[in-house]
Amino acid sequence: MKSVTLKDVAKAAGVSYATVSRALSGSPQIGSDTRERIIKLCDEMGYTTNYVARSMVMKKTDLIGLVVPSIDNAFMSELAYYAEMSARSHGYNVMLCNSGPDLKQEKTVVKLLLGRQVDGILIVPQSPKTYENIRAYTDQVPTVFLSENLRDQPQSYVAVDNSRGTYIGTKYLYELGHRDILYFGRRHTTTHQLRAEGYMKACQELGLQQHFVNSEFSRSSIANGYDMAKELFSKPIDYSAIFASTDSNALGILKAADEMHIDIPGHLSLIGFDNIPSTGLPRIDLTTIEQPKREMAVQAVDMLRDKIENGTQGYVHQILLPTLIKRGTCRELD
Amino acid sequence: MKSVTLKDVAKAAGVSYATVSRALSGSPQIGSDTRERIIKLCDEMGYTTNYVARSMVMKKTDLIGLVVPSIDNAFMSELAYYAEMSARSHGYNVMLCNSGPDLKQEKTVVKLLLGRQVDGILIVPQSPKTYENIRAYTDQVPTVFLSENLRDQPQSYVAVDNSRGTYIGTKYLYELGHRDILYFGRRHTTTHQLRAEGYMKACQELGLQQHFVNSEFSRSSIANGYDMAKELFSKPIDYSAIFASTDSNALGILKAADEMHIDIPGHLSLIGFDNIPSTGLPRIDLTTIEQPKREMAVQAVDMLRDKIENGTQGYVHQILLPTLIKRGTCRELD
DNA sequence: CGGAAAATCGCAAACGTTTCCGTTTTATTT
DNA sequence: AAATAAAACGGAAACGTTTGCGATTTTCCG
Repeated sequence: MKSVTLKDVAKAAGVSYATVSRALSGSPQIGSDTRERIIKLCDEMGYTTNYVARSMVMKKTDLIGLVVPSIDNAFMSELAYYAEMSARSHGYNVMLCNSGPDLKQEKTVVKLLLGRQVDGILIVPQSPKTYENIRAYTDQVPTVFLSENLRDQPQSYVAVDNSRGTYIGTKYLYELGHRDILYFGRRHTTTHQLRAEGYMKACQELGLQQHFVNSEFSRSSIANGYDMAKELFSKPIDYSAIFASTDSNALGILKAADEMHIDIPGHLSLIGFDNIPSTGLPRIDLTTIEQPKREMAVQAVDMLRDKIENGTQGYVHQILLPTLIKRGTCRELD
Repeated sequence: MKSVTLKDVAKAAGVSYATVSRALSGSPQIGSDTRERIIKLCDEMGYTTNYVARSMVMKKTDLIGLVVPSIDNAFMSELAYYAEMSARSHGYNVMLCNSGPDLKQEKTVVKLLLGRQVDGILIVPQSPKTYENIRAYTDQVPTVFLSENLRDQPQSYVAVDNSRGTYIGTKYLYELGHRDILYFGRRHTTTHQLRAEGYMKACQELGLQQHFVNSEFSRSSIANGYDMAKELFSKPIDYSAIFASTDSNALGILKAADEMHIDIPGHLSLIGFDNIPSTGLPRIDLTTIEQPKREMAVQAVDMLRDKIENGTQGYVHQILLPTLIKRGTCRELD
């Protein structure tokens, strides 16, 4: 369990450990012959530089903290995958923290990450309150928010153009012949507010009447969508399509519809938002709006690296374009 | 960006920084009055202990490395979720690394983790070769393998009783009246070898003939199962049920069956393995064998903590029990 | 061949903690 | 009240690295 240090290889090589350090770091002020000899020796002795000692003097850990409500979520785990890959390719390692459902834990992990001296923090907020919640720390360490719109907040973030997503989705339904489209979702976050707005804008342009179903539930899950849809379908159906604000909700709707023998897409078209992996499954085949997760993650770490390495102040709002994924739950009306 | 150190609050409190350190760590050799005064002061000044400096002297980072082939995978992200939560509740943070598809990268990240001085490593292997691949490092740092059986290898791991999983699944199909059950899957890892064995054992006990479909594909994905099933269904079907060695494969089979108008469960029953979240989705509703992911993750970090904190040598193989999840893809034969 | 510039390399400080050990102060006992 | 024990605190080393600066050696040119 005892690892070999610089001092050890210095002794073995008969030089000072400063020389070894310089040889490894490629300093020009070292003879190329001794350098090769030292490098070979390091390899033989199995030396790996101690990053915590290194971080201590460099005042830089090459560590970024990744905070997600729960990695156990298809959308976030995909973001995390690309974020970690991209970060590592640039020499950073990521510390993963689940912030869970409550703000207290979110604050706790951010504090923890600060103690760990991370160079930056990438956070997908668990609620719109996150911004206030961790405000005290965001000026102590470079931070970028991921996937959630902050609108006018003085914080850097990358997110998709949510408004545009629902806009193009609504337009698509219109082109399919739908004239009565129900918007199914909440507006508890800026993101969801924007999604609702995109739908409203499209309706206005196209001269469509707007139908809404809101919910007071605190989580947008399958179970949630199911419960809401059950109630919804017990009343007369005066619309031919549903725009669900999240894929999870759409999946819940699908379940309720199946149980109540409402044929999707036969009698009712359905479109979701997010393009989570499940939507592409056989028998599901849900038409939806894709968030470019890979691009989002990569841009976010690029943004963070810029803050870290160039000390870039200020903030930037990076808005990416969503795309329509046509699948099997939307039918052309005749 | 400049954080406050021990020295700073020591100066402000008019004591030595040794005293501050002791006050924070709850050392008994400090006056309760000065302790309170110092703690209050730390709070006011916003002091947080620098973990990298602390790690340096303590020779312990309270960090565990989590290596997964790709966090972008429902099964692994669920494991990761519970592992991180459990680890943090015991004072550890986790560094996440995707090892990707190739062994070289897996070795690279493990080496990296060692440089980071992690106290232990939790790894879900990407292939049976992983053991050999990182053997050089596993005696330098406590390591436990997760989710993959290593059989007789001198390494600690926690995994499900894969053999038992297929055994009970096969028995269940038998009780439903099925007499010709096709086993669909590979045996490229010990885990999958064991799954095949469980099926074989059940068949022997029940006096059933064994049917196999193997594959030479290197990844067990939906697409893979789909391709294999397409070919399979083009030939005469002389079995009434399929046991897919993974849920992913089962999903691929489902897709192929739908396309070729083979009714599941009407004409063919299907059972999977893993109980990944997608299987519980509406319209999918796949009968499967559950791996207790939460328990696996928690046990794995407990095991790792034991090695770290008590210096436990040797190795332990922790085998957990799988359970049958009855859903809608298996029909009782009349 | 002498001397100066260039090329190598070593010394030691610094990073922010924890903890051993010694010193000072306070409390207790005789 | 003096001696002794206990309690409270400070000094300083140590963890393993990077790097500025000085010291030493080599090289090179006139």
